[in-house]
Amino acid sequence: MKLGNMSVPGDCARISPILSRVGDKWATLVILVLSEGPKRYGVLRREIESISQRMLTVTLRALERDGLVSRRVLAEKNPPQVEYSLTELGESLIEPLFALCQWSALNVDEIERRRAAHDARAEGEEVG
Amino acid sequence: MKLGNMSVPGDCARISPILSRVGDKWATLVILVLSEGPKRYGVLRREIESISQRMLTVTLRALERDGLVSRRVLAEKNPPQVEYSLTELGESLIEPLFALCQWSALNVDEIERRRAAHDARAEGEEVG
DNA sequence: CGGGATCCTTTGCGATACTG
DNA sequence: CAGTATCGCAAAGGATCCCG
Repeated sequence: MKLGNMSVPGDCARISPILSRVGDKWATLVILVLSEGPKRYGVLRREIESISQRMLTVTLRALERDGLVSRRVLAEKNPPQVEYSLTELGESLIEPLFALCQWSALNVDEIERRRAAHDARAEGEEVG
Repeated sequence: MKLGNMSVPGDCARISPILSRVGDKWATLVILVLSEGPKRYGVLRREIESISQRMLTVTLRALERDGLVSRRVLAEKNPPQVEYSLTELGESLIEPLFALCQWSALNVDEIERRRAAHDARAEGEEVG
């Protein structure tokens, strides 16, 4: 495999930490939701129903640290308002991320079928 | 966001488990390495240096279960030989996965710079 | 060689409570 | 509203030993 001047497995040590970030379930979801535009903390929390407030904060901090997301304080005092948005770097990620999501959306049924079939087969072998 | 007839966050509950699989660090690396062609267990282990034999086995089983990888026993007896390869479904994944890797390869330096800058700033605030 | 089984440490993450 | 801090369980994953 060639990735520019990189190769797998040669430099997979270098890109795998980035893939960990990009591949992180919560980070992915946050980026996807923010691809619709800037959103406030509470909105993010409500739109990603399954996320806990702890993980949302942790994820946002990590994404901010990597320069993928930026944080703006709209109102310092009560009620405080904080808005999150994608940076340019973050926006450059949404295209390849969308591609992956589209693949997922397209193949989720197929994968679930295969999984069920595989499990059924395995159970049959147990008995026989 | 629109993904065919899906939307985030509406159906993110359905695609996020798939993203978990696809985004999984080990699974991703295995698929990338297998994109070069069928490989035997030991070869995979050597090419993905950082992986433990336990995680390689676990990952291969999971990918096989989802129908992304197929397992062929070449020689039953000693020494046993087992070959792993991508299924068609698995191969259909490498294009979007490559795109993501290329993004990673392209932006790993930038991200590391931003991370370092962010950490330096945070340390300065601690003191000041 | 290609694993399976077991142990044990580390990490992820939810729940809860508190704050400006 | 937008977090921070702490606790504690459950899952991830490395190390090691064993086997056909």
